[in-house]
Amino acid sequence: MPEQSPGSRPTLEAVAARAGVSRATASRVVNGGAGVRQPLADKVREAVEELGYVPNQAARSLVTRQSGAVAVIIAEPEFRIFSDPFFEQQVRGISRELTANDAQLVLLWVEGPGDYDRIARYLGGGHVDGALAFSLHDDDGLPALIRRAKVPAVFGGRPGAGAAAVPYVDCDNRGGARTAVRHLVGLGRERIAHIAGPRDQTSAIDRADGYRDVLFDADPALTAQGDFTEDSGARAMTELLERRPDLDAVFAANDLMAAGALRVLRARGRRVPDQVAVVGFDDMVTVAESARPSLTTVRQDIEGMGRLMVRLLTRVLSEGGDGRHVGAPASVIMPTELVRRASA
Amino acid sequence: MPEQSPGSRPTLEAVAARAGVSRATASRVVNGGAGVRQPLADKVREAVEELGYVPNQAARSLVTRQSGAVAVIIAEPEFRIFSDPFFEQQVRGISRELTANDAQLVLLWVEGPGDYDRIARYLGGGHVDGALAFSLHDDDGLPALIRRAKVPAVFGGRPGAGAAAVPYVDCDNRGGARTAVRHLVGLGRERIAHIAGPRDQTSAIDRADGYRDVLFDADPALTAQGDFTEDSGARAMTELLERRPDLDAVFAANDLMAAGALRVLRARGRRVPDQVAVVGFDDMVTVAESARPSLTTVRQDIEGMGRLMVRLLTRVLSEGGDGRHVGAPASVIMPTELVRRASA
DNA sequence: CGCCGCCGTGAGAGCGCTTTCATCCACTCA
DNA sequence: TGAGTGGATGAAAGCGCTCTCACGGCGGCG
Repeated sequence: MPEQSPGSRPTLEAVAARAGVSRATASRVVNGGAGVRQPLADKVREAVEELGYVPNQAARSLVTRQSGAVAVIIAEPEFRIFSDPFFEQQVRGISRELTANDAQLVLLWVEGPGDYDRIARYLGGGHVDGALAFSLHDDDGLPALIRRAKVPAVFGGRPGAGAAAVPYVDCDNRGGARTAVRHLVGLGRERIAHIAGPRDQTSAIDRADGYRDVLFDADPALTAQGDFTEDSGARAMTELLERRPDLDAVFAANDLMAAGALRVLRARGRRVPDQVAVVGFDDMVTVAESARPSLTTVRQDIEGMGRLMVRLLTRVLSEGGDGRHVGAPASVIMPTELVRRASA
Repeated sequence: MPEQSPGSRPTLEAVAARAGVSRATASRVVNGGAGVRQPLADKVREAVEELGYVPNQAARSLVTRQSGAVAVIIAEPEFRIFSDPFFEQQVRGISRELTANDAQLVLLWVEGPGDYDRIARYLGGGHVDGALAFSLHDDDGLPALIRRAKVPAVFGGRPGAGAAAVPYVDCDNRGGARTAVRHLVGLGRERIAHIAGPRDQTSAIDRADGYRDVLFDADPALTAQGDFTEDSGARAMTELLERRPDLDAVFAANDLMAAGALRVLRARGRRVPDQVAVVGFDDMVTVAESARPSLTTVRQDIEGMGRLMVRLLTRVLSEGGDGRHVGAPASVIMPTELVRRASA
């Protein structure tokens, strides 16, 4: 069935020969066909079809100096980053958009600072055209690493203040938090508590800022610290009830902590939302919908953020050439949306 | 700081010139240095160091016809495959082993049968040296797809019976199940129930087979069907208690279902393990350790399975040349281990 | 002492592609 | 009618690397 000896795929040369044109023309057609007359172009396309020609990416990369691949860098200070449903959606968005652009996704798993060298070398080696990275912690060395490697990159989530200025895509954590708190205010709540996320994650910081934007004079005792886990949410809730038994609403920095809070409120016999209204953040469907009562929360388009990361990177790539033009890279903040369910 | 004009990385030519040798010799050193005399080799290595030389993979691929990359194919019939902690560990193992082999991980996300064409073309295009895939369902088209693309591949998990014969890595589901059940027998239990997983997943089938290996004459009423979710485990447990209120042990096909069963047993006032002993499968730490009582279960080395997939693929690649030699590919079954905790 | 063989090295071909540059043709305009 | 124009095409030069092959020098053996 193969026209060639087994193992050897047809080359552009073969296509050109079959179509009766030069390699140059065949190449032009394969790459869009600009400047080739219709009948010739058709002949070439036909030959491509018949031979089942697929361009050799290596040869192409060699001359264009573009790999057609993008690295997705996963730093994993914590254990369970990868299996975060969040992350999954984001990577899916990235994957889809990359596919739409005929680019490949190379997964780079950073196993800690000791691994930075390897990653830097790889990135610097021109194996990928750009990188997409996720920065979760303030002290993450990733932004610096990527800057050093001089690879065009886009971050998912706003890197910490200490980090180098890099373009990123994030959702409007602060604005979303404001919406959530305003919603509670609109419900007539007057003693609105906040369960904050880890102090070293920008998303948590921004959400807390949003809370304070609306309730700038809130009693500090109305804020408790959590770490984005359900248990920490429960602990924080317990603490809050002790400090301010009169609270009538809680805005938790994520759904998991909101679920923990809900558990404690139920155990203490506080009716939700009658006595205490609860709002979460993220709209993690599995958590928010199965919570009792179902959770009012702030939704973000996570897959969309992934796609946007790719688009932004694509733009940086086409603009800056090979990373030489380091103009002010525009970051993108995506809007959020309040999803009303039963808890508030 | 760069010795070249910005953007142009040093070539092997430059290294050779600096070391005062020919390109051929430089190449030999870079690729292991066999057949080059010590002093010369040292000079070359020095030049590499000084210039910060990194081989151009595209050029190398062009001549060696090897990409140095391996595709990891994720078919996602269900929604949440990727965020399965299981999967995460396996991919981590793969990533680590690939890194150790200086190979890259290209992530291919299959968006359903409509996407098969694209994947087949990609795989057939010689962009990767081999593929690692995960087959979860009996009717999965992936094995056939990969066979058609003629790419050396290794599967994670035994593909269904309908699938083409492909090498795979799996844990000893059947043997692990036997161990679990024998453990219950050893505890003196006489009416041991089984909560089975989905009928179309080979792992679930094998575990059920293991149960029957030991208890070949068990009452069919002692087996209930679940789907690997916690809720299904709870439902199955309820059913079992209705059918055989006298049961004194349960072997669930995974930890999640065991947790569901535990919940129901507690609600019904059955003491675990006194009245009913429970054993799970997988040793998903977050589930098994936080269950009340903590879960006795069967552990598998998931990361190890990932690494093994890579090793197996590497072997296939080095043996079979470019997939021409399609000898009987040996699959690997990894041992399991019973982890005793409180529930049995 | 001379020949053979082997090891270490360098010259150079060529992997498959893109892209410049020259060429050629069909027109248009003076 | 002939020079000028511009677009379509082909020839060929590499991109950076590996690897074959030829070559030269050296040691061992007859």
